Amino acid sequence: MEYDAYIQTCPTRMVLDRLADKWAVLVLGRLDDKPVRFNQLKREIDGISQKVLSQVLKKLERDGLVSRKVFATVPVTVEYAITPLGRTLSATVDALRRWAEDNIETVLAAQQKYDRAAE
Amino acid sequence: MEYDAYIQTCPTRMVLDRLADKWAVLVLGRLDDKPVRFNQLKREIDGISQKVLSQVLKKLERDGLVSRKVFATVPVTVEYAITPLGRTLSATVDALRRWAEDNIETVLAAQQKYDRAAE
DNA sequence: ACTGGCGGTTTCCAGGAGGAAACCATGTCA
DNA sequence: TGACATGGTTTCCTCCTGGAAACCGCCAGT
Repeated sequence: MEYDAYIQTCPTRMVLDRLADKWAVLVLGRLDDKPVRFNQLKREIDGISQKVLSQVLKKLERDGLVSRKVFATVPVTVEYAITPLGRTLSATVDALRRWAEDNIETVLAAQQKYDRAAE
Repeated sequence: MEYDAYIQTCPTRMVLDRLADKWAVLVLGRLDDKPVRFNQLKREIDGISQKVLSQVLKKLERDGLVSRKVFATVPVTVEYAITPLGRTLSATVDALRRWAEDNIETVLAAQQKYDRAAE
């Protein structure tokens, strides 16, 4: 019953490693609004490769954060949706993305100051 | 003024990539309570190597999230502390770690179910 | 007949991440 | 004199990540 991400062997560490991932944050952020199809996700998440997207989705599905639904249309439609468990997380990962967007200018300024001081 | 982490070239993407990192989350979580010295951090964050810890700290310092203070003791003491900017972020990254600790059992159960279904 | 979209998997390959361990200066204690 | 601690840097080496591109079946439109 003692879970602590600061202990190397704790399974929490593995989960944290999966969530603390740029792509996972972006995927969960997109799915939070509504279910999205594979290629739609690929188009919306600029710069992600097909392989990485399918890997991330598979891992998120395995962790129970995302569900996969196949429609027998033609061509086959596959829709990814956030699960109730994933929804308990989405606010947090979204806050991370929003922090980055809100504070990017401050961070860039800090970087420039740091780089100037190093010269 | 249009920052969007979903665009590949947006600087937000780089910041997100830095924050969405297992080690950064753990370091910021430790510094949130109080300033900590280098070797103390190394001891508390089980499994991190000296090299990686110093790299993470340097990047966080460059981004203005962590400050470094050197004391002329013997041997030299170096204390890392969270900055006001870092403090605006710490609640979020801490929430991520806490989510992992709180939901690990649900995630592990989902993984087992997924793996059984795949056989 | 051929192109294109969907939703992938697989292969190849280059580059980076990260662990281990050596090395550094300094000083202190035994 | 030699081991130990502090706070690193640097080198070496290996494993993994992740991008590019080919390939897959299926069908619709031109």
